[in-house]
Amino acid sequence: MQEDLVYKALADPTRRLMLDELCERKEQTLYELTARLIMRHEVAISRQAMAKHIDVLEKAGLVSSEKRGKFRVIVFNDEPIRGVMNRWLK
Amino acid sequence: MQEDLVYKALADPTRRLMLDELCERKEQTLYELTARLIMRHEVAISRQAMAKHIDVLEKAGLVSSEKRGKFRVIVFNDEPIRGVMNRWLK
DNA sequence: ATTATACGCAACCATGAGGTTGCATGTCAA
DNA sequence: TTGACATGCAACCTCATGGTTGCGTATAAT
Repeated sequence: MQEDLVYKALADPTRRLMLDELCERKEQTLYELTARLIMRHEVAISRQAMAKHIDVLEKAGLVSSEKRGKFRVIVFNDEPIRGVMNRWLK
Repeated sequence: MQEDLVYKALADPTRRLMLDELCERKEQTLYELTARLIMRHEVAISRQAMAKHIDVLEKAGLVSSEKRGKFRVIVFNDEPIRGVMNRWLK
């Protein structure tokens, strides 16, 4: 796991909202997730921007994605967060 | 506490090293801290750049600083990290 | 008193990150 | 098969960030 990628992925507020949504509903389509962010969190964002965020999250290991037919299904993974957050706590 | 500032502060590798050092030795001068990063972590960085990082950490509440004579003493504070890291863990 | 030290401040620079636009591709439904 | 739909890809733009340089200031040491 690349620690740096995890911290950088968490640095963006939109990506944190995406993780919130995925944490609540483990599997979601890129399209679903985009719709939910716009509707429930009043975020103004395009699908393409969302796709980029997914890429960042995926490279950090915070998310895995799989192609099912014409959909890209995204799954949340909290493991990297567990590994990273106790660094300065005793 | 501004959550966003905490995540953003943790996104930089140099700042994370600074926290490592401060975690190990609670009180340090800007000068000491700079020297330690250069010596022990082989980081090439100027004092001014370090001062900027301290500002970022301080605004995030991860560090507090105090002027003692001609020194600026920096103190680590892990409280914001505790408050922020359990967001996606159940 | 004078010099060295530790630091603050401000301007400047280069790079990367988040975002948009436009178009191509693959899949599903009618 | 044809059209709608969900997504991929690439170029481009803007702005924040990390960094440097140069200079000024207050404290400490000789």
